[in-house]
Amino acid sequence: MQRTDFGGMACSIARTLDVIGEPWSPLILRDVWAGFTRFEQIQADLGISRKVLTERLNHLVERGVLERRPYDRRPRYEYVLTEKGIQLLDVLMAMANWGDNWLAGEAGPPVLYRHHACGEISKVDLRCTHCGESMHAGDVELLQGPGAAV
Amino acid sequence: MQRTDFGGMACSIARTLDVIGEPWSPLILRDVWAGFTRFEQIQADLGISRKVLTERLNHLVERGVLERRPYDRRPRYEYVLTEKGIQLLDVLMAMANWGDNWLAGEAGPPVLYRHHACGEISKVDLRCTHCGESMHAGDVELLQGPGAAV
DNA sequence: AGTGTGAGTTCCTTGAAGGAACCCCAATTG
DNA sequence: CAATTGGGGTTCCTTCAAGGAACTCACACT
Repeated sequence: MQRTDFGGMACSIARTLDVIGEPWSPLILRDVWAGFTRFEQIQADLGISRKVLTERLNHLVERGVLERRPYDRRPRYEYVLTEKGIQLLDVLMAMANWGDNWLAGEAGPPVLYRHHACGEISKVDLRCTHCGESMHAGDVELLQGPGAAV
Repeated sequence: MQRTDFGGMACSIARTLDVIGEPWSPLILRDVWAGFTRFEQIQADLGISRKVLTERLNHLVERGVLERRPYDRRPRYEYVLTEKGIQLLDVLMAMANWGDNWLAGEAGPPVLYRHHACGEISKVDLRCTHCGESMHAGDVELLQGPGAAV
């Protein structure tokens, strides 16, 4: 329900949750990524209430993650990812990766990812942009940044 | 509120949301990561309702992401990350990274990350585990996996 | 004029989040 | 040994969000 406002916290995780932390939001982005870009398509694919879908789409557009644009002379609209939204898909890929590793069970992962660059079916790993080595939660020290609360 | 059950969907993102998709859950994991491992500490740090914190902690323990263990002869408990939970922090790092890039504003990021391996303050990037090159949402083709719905 | 369709709105019901007060247990203190 | 303290929760009530079905609107096609 999240009545508490996460957007005002001095924490990038909380602020990100303010954008995609509500129920359904990540799945809506997944759908747009997968090519379900219209209201009816997303509603049918997810089985989400139309009221909630309207709210979520408006919120994602307000936050600059999606863009609403007409595709017909009739009042018809589709939702497309902005650059900000495309980069947000990294979070979804990390989620998908973890779900594949820990929740897929006997049946195996529901979706596979073929990397265009090498042509292989592969997974993602977090790497340091500086040295290129693996960089996970245990490999870093947290320091106060310039935008830290006083 | 999420009365819809995401856990049963043939989608690793939805299944991951079934574990950490409820309000507060990612922030609770962040706190445990940052060293706030006891009920009172987390409650005070987040300002979350005690009732909801109890529910969330129980849920995370049930899903094997946290472990509840005594640290005193009195009935005192702390919550620690399991291996499954540690790997889930990748998702939080991706969120923090995106928030730093798009939501930090003038003040700059609230937290910086120093990579132990190279000693530099750095960011994370998604790379292909196979070839090591950058691998984002636009760099992959989605294929049906063995666990796909029929 | 009548029909169809995409894209929403309205309205009612159910149930989750907020929040304050209360409870339990074991160790310490007087 | 009674009283106190403090961590770790429950209980209960209020408020507001999610589910879901029905309804509306704007434009194009027949």
